Amino acid sequence: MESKKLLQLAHAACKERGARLTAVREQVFLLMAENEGAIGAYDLLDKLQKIDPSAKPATVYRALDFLAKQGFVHKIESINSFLLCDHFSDCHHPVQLLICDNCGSVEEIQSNNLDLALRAMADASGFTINHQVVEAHGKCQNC
Amino acid sequence: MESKKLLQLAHAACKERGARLTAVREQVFLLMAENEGAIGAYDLLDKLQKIDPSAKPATVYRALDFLAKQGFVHKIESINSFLLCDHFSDCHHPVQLLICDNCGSVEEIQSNNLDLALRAMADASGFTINHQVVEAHGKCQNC
DNA sequence: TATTAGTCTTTATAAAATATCATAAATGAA
DNA sequence: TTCATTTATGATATTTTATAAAGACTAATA
Ligand SMILES: [Zn+2]
Ligand SMILES: [Zn+2]
Ligand SMILES: [Zn+2]
Ligand SMILES: [Zn+2]
Repeated sequence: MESKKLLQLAHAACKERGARLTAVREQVFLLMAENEGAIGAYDLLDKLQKIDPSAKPATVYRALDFLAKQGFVHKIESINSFLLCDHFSDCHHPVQLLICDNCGSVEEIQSNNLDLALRAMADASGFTINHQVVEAHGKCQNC
Repeated sequence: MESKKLLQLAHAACKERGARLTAVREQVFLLMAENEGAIGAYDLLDKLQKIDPSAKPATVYRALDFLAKQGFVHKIESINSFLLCDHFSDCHHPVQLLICDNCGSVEEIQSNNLDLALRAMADASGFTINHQVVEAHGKCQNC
């Protein structure tokens, strides 16, 4: 199972960083890993409640917060959902997404030029970037 | 008054396009134009209700939808707020924003390189972009 | 073991956005 | 003008998304 391998990687990364990948967080990580593509917090909660019926919105949001801080998960601002990172070994990379409005698929891309162009513009305005949201909407190859 | 001039431009643009800038829409446009920086839908509703106490959330959201479609207003996905466009004569330009997390100021920038880099990456994946969300968070020059 | 920082549970609420359906206004064709 | 069609609004309710607050618990460490 792919998701088990990912979980191992996550455990290793957390150990290295002294971060605590607790049972709830692990469970949410697995659900994210098993899920194809992006998922909303409340849909994720539904899945979690099948395993732990006492789970509440805060349970999921806290776990997602943690996973996002570790760089395992990205929040997609424009569709209020969450996505397992394609390459979370490199934990704080700039996030650039292609979101198909037809089929809902999300592809994570990596363009240095894009990052550089954005930083160049920011510099020109004396602006220091901490975090960037780059989400392109449109139609994917399959659609 | 700057906002009155902007309103005239908006009226002209709508006339040209056969779009109906109705009383509510005009009022919301003016409130946006008079407002410094970005504003949330419900804060805008508060302002609107001082003029028209019967205004409801849907009133504001519908007006904002219209204004956004005309390119007069941009939605900022990462902070759930709205901003009058800096240069709405060019109505469907790519939107690129620098958002200060300290003082809340938002600067609209225009980088062709950024747009090109994003399109290049999308092309490489066979993806066709309809709409792009580019929002950089960090610290502005003043902060 | 005692301290401490972090995490979890629960309950409640806030914030953001949309659905629905009835009514009204504008537009365009006859 | 009149009628039909489209478009916009008003009003009510609800859905969806996200956070606050307070106390109990847990793991790490010293
Ligand atoms: Zn990633
Ligand atoms: Zn698609
Ligand atoms: Zn603009
Ligand atoms: Zn600032």
